[in-house]
Amino acid sequence: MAEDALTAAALTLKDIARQAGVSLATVDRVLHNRPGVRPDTVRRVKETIARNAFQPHVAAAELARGRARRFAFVMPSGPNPFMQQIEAYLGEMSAWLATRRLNVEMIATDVFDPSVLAASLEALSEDYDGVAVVALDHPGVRAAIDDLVDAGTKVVTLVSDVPSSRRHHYVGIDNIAAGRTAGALVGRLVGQRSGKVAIVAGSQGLRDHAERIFGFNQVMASECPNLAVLPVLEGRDEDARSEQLLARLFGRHADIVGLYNVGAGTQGVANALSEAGRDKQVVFVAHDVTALTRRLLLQGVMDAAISQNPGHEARAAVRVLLALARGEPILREQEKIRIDIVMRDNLP
Amino acid sequence: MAEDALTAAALTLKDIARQAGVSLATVDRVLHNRPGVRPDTVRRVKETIARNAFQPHVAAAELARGRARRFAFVMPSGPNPFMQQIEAYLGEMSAWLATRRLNVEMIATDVFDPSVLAASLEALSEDYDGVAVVALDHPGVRAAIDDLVDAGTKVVTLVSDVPSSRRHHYVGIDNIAAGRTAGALVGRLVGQRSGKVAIVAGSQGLRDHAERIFGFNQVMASECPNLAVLPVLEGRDEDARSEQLLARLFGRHADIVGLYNVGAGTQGVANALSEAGRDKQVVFVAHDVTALTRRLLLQGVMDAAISQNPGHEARAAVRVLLALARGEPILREQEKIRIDIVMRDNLP
DNA sequence: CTGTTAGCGCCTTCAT
DNA sequence: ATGAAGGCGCTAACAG
Repeated sequence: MAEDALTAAALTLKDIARQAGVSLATVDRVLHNRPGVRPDTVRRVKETIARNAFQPHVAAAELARGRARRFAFVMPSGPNPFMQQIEAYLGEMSAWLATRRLNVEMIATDVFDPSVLAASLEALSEDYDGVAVVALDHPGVRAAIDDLVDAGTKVVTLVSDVPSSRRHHYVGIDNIAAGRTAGALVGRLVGQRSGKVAIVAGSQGLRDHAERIFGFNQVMASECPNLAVLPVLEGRDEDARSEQLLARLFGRHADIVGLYNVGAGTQGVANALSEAGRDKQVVFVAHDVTALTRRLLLQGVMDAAISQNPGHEARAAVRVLLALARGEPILREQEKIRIDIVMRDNLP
Repeated sequence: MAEDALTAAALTLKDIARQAGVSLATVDRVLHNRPGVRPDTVRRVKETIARNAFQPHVAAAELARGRARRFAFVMPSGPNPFMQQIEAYLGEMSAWLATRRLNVEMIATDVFDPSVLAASLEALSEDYDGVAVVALDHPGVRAAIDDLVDAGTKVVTLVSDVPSSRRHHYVGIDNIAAGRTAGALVGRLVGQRSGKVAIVAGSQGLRDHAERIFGFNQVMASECPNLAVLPVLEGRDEDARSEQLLARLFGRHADIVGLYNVGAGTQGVANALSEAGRDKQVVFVAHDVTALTRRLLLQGVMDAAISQNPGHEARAAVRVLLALARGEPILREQEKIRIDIVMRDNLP
């Protein structure tokens, strides 16, 4: 029955101050890399901090600050169910946020119009300690993000990244791997049969959609010689349009055995499938677990959903912003968003 | 550009006290259901608290307590890689724990011997604010857990539950659903082919193994008429024994198309599969993502792993114990452990 | 450059 | 049954 404490005793700032032969305030300055301390004093203090593996008490720090922290979430204004889920989960955190004196505000904007999005971001600069943004990857947006960062605001991209910006963190999945996963599932579930595979996307101009398609095609090319991928249909994430395009495709190809819906518009895709009377023979994989995809999985119309946990994304974004604001380390493993494969029996 | 604050202004205990016409101390007593307050005073104070949706500041509370909290993790003493992963993730949290003045201690014990486990638990009673335990479902263990609960200690079962006890929370997966998921995967990946399916378990006496087998068989019976399930092999979670048993089975049945390893001993199972020269034809599903299963997935020997995220389980256990100790609500959605399907392309 | 001091909001004795 | 008062460990003015 071995015992093993994972944490050490609890020193305080005052202990460090005494040990280093300086005042409380000086230790505080060093701890936060504030100016106005002689270099060798800095060194001496840092040394005592390190030697004692001193960890300031977050609760005390938080209390002493007084001022509450403000975070903004900049989200798409449209009726996107996935985004609504994220907002709902943020809402569920309200008690948690309140007891920590954290303020989270939602700012709806047209994230698909780069200039509008950039303007929304620029407008935030002074008012927030941190910003989470579902971002379009565009030079104007990148510049706006970098301006925020320069102003000292912590910035996290959410769901959709702008890798070329200087954002502090990205909370979302690797979309190429997600596409690969979708491809592997379609390939494995189709099995020995040969035939054609259809892809419906919102637009190939969207970074995440393009990446998913790329990953999907990688797997098709390298591992599914029995499958021929048809040209991508662009349904603009709209049900009606996706349904039309797909219905026409079904009319032209009798041997479609696999179907991958990259973005939204899943209802339309499912309609086309049912109306063609092929919902049982075609392997159908789409993204995200919503009320709709849950139903389709249970009905056996959809075979698998590739999903990113919206609750996790909401909470991870808040926690990362908070850690950044406090200067705490980020638990990367905890905040990483996984690619979930959801089938009927492991529906969350 | 609509704005919508998710949190309200920040009142303090003092504000409530003034509004209710009592002193700070009385509000504090009511807030924590402490005795020594007249019933109608209680009512009046509770009302003011509710009316203002007052939320005490956790940081202030934590600071004022002074005393650090102590949690114990009672884990199996053997060299189980999955448990070692949980311990490793707890280790990674040490900085996070330290800044919150939380103490987590590991206590290794023989969790498979009910009397030893019960004794270990009883020994903890006075010393800890919370206990997380990988528990065997046995009357003696149940009693020990209930004793802890009666003593005011918060108790969380981890990975393996004791549903009949009064533990405050279970952090782990639904093993029946996990078995169903495994079954569905084997069924879907085998496809049209017909043949036999082998199951290797540690022991059918272990609750989690029995539940997984039950779920697996459910799916086989109802949805895979083309597959015949062979009697369960009991490998005691040991590589050598599992390999032997399985090798013999392969000798007797030439038409095995599916294989489900319910517990540990995956190395042995994989060996038997390779040596029989069937690793490419047999659909092989096992549990957990370890160095080994990762390799087997990449090699194409394993087709899917059913997994529970050990890092998430470690952190969820700590967070739940902390929330219980503080009397905060638990974010059920956050702490729920999902059944992950991991294939080559979504390896974490 | 460095030190002193007054809180932050809550919990906890100790009085009343 | 209730109230008053002194911290908890850190931050942020303000002095020196």
